[in-house]
Amino acid sequence: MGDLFKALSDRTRRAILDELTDRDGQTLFEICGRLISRHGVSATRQAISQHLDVLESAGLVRTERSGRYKFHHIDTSPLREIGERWPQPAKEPDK
Amino acid sequence: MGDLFKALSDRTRRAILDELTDRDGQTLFEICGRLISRHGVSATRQAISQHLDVLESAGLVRTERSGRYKFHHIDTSPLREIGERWPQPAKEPDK
DNA sequence: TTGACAGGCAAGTAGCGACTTGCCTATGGT
DNA sequence: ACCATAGGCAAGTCGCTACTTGCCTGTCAA
Repeated sequence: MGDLFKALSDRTRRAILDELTDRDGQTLFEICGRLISRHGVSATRQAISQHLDVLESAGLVRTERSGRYKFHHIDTSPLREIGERWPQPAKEPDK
Repeated sequence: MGDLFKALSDRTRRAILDELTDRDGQTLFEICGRLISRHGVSATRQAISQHLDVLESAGLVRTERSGRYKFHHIDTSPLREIGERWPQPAKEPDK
């Protein structure tokens, strides 16, 4: 089981999460293409694949295999831990 | 201006935030002592000082100088960005 | 069956980041 | 004035991590 915060500490991995937020359930090759064309991220397939492994072991991405395709789904629930660990002081209504 | 996620990616820095959550407004030396005795973190003063710089440049810590003391205050407001960037699907009541 | 496509594995490289080491500045007490 | 205390600066070391490179496995269509 990997480290949630380590997973979030990389620009490219955050771009992957952005991309999956925009369109969930993409394959590795789709993610590669859209990262380049829409996020200005240049990276090889292998690099992205490794990033996806990190995200998956942090619980931020779940995968689902179907034939020769592997679909990637974002799971934001681990992020809840962050807000719980360092609580926000209740936002004061402007007076 | 530093990187919020990079700042959170280190165990020791997260322990510092925990410590400031527990008792806000500590000096560098106080933080050093309490990290060792209460969080099992062994680190030199210089290491902690550098961590505090990272946290400050990420906006997670504000400092206030008074004489030869420098007090450190936690500021959790940058964390809000995280929840906004990757929104939680509204928690479904179990059906 | 053959080839194209989707993905996986593993070793090597290079740069960044955490930490150390040694010395310096500044404030306050006596 | 002197010294102890609180903190700062900067160069150097070392390990981790992102990325590359090269090759391999598995699926599907013709």
